Amino acid sequence: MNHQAIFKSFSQLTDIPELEWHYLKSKIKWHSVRKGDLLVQAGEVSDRIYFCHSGVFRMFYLKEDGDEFNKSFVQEGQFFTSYSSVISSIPSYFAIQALENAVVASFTYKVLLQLYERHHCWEVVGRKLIEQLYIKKETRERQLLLHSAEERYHLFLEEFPGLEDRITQYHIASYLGISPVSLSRIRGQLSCKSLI
Amino acid sequence: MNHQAIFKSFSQLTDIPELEWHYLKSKIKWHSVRKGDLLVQAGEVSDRIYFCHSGVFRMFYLKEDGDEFNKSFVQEGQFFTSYSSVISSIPSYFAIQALENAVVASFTYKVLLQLYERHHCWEVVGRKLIEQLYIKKETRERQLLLHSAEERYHLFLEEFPGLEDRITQYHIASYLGISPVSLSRIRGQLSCKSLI
DNA sequence: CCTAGAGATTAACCTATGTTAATGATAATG
DNA sequence: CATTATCATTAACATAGGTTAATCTCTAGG
Repeated sequence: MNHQAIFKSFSQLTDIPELEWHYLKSKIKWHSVRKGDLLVQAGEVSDRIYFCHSGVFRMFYLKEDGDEFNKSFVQEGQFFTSYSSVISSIPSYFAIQALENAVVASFTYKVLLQLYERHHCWEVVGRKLIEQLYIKKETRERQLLLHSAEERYHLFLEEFPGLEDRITQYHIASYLGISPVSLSRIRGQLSCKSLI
Repeated sequence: MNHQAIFKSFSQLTDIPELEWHYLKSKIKWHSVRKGDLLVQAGEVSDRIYFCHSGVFRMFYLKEDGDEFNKSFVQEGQFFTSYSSVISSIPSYFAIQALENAVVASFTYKVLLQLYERHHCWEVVGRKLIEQLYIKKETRERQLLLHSAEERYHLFLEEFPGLEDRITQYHIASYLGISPVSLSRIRGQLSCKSLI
């Protein structure tokens, strides 16, 4: 399997010595995932960090009454994981599901902790990755608090370009925190406006 | 000034050698802040990490139309900062304001970066602090997506015990993402229910 | 003790979004 | 080609929460 995309993502954060990269490479597992498969189930402790090589994933909460809320999407070239489950060994609050057939790479948190002890560069990688996750979360919180459903739809289009054609409106609406019907109304209004 | 509370908070995360702690202590500044004062202004780049010794702070977004949204509160014994502003040197999206007269300690991000280079323990501290912030953000996002205004009010009472008597309903409502009038309605319904 | 001001409550009305259900469009399958 | 399944749209109605404004309560100052 081709490790180059992962190496590129890591080495954008800090310099990784050849020897260190070689070690990590030996610990990476590759998985093929089919559309609909769950990589992480809600309520289950997860211990792996994933890298999306191809495909689209969603991370979603499931309410007791069956309602789902998409918290985020993952596209090619991104790391993803149920971070709080992994670092605290607690059951994941959310599930991760493939919305297309996909290929992912992964390594365990145990390996990451070993890396931290092996070489300083991995501490930098770990810190910067979590910093990026934090900034994403903060952005998301700001969007939910400050913006209307219609504004959030535009922000979604900017943040996940092209994704609106790969996933259904059900999933977009669930990300925006509104019903698919409501999203359809918003889209309807938009296309009217653009006719004027 | 008394550094003990800060030391305790740090050393819960990992062992800090005496020499390292001594160095950090020399870099810490103390500030007295009066009720209403802004520690960080929206649109301004911030470079300090704060520790709340006494008092209550709010972190809030300001919309163009003057609407405010409280994103979080800080009470005694907590670290706080405009993290994305500090690490990326970008203008802070939100402001930090004292809701009571307060005393805080602070050090700069530059000092934190020096610490990272000095000793491995600080990388652990930095990573664990940001991990905690991340988990808080994730919790908040889950609350905003999954719960009704009434449920979020109960979650607020659990998460910030005692705070409901220190701040006005305006600030609580702004945290919940509803109007003060709506919060009053929720509280009204609750006290009716408890009479039955 | 009286008054002014801040905050909380309550009521009346309005709007955005949810829910349900019917209808349309499109693509996959026998 | 006809059929079915899936997704999107639209309409009708219900409800949560927003807005405004009047009223109430409490506290601090004069």
